[in-house]
Amino acid sequence: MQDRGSKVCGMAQPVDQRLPLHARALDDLARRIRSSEWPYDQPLPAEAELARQYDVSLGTIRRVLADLAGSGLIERRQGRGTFVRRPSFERSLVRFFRAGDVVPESRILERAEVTADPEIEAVLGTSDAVQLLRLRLTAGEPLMLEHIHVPLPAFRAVLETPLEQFGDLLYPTYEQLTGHVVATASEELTVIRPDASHAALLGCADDEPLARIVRVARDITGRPLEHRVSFGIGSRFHYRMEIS
Amino acid sequence: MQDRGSKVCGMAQPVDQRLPLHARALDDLARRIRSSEWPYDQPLPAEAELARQYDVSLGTIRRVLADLAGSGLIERRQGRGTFVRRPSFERSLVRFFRAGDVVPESRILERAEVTADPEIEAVLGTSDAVQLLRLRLTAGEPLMLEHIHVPLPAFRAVLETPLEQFGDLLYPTYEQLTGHVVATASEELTVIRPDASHAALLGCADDEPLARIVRVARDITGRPLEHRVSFGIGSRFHYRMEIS
DNA sequence: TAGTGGTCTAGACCACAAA
DNA sequence: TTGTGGTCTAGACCACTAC
Repeated sequence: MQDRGSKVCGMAQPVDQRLPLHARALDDLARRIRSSEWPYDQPLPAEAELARQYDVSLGTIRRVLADLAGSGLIERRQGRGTFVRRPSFERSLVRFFRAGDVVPESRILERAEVTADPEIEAVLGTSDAVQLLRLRLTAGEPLMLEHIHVPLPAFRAVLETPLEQFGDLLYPTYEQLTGHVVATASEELTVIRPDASHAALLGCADDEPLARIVRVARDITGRPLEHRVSFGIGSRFHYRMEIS
Repeated sequence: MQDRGSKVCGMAQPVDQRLPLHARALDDLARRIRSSEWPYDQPLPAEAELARQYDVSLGTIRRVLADLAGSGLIERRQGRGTFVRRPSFERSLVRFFRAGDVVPESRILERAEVTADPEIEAVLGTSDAVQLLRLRLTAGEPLMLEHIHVPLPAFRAVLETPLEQFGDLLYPTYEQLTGHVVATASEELTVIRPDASHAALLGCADDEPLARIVRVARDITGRPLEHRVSFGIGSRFHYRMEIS
């Protein structure tokens, strides 16, 4: 019987010794991943090395890695290694506006340094922000209107870079300009009546219902990177899910 | 080396022999579960017995069972056994109407034997159906209006049983009256303008947007049990999800 | 007490990818 | 060729549940 209780084995935080080995290793590995110990393009240590670090067998560390892969935190590729996973926005609510499986065109209508509303300040942790007003279109037709706030000073490049250098997708643009990578997001959908200004910009009828989606995007450490409110034309929204 | 290729080992269907053992066992076990081989209240064979049936080691069959538990098809309880899992409707879209964490009251306004629309007939596999018109309320206030169709003759009891015996939840009622158990469902949400009749029954303004949710519920074999269209008051709908 | 699933180990061999 | 993850096995011991 090995004595793990009194042994230094790589854990940076005290853990409940009553927990199974795999649970302790899982908690610690997840913490290390979330503390950005490994960049997205560098592999984690190999199974054998991790087994040594946590003083467990290969089978146990393999279970831990399988669990982390199942929860979406890492990706494993045979022959190459284990990598921290970038998020996929396939299930994002905004993907359910009928856009014919293409990335909608993106047009930034306004950009300014602003003092953010208290609600947005509470999320971003600062009232100093860049505001973007952005219209998304498919085949030249307006689909969605977005009010976006990103925090300063971290995102100063978003304020100062010429808009021509922005792509149709903002998150790769953020990464390129600021180095910050969106890892998670939460989204909330509500259904609202349109107001006149939205209807005008979206070019839709005054009584066309809108889907309002509030998204908060964060990096892997949980730090907020973006507050976004999207107003989409209701009749083009079509959300589908399975229950089981 | 054992010779599995020429051995009868419980597989009822031919499987690709190039697949790993765990994949073949998983496919076959999932098929057996979906063919209702085990009732919800009876355990599957123990790990050791399944390992014998599929001629694999305990470790391999444990991996298969862990995968099936992860995908939600089975539940494992230490000391008791492995059971086919009933579905949870926690993530259902209709749960996202503000109802204060209680089951909304249910009022069946109409019940009749009908010839279903072609669209509903295509789903249910028959045009002979029972139609229910059902209002759901919280604190006496209308929340949602539902057009429900269930197939005949399987659901004749739903047509003939006194409505007083119906509970606020339909699926347990179906199970009690007909023995059919809902195992999966698909849901689709769209945003629509209200029409006068909906607004009247829901007691809301004429320009209040509605969330329209179409649900098809099926048993574990995939047989359709119910077609349901729910119209909910848009301003009370609030859907939240996480992306990672 | 018997039987279930849960934890953990040690080790063999295979498939894939990069240098 | 080397190192990675993927598959599979055999077996020990523990924890929980029912009888």
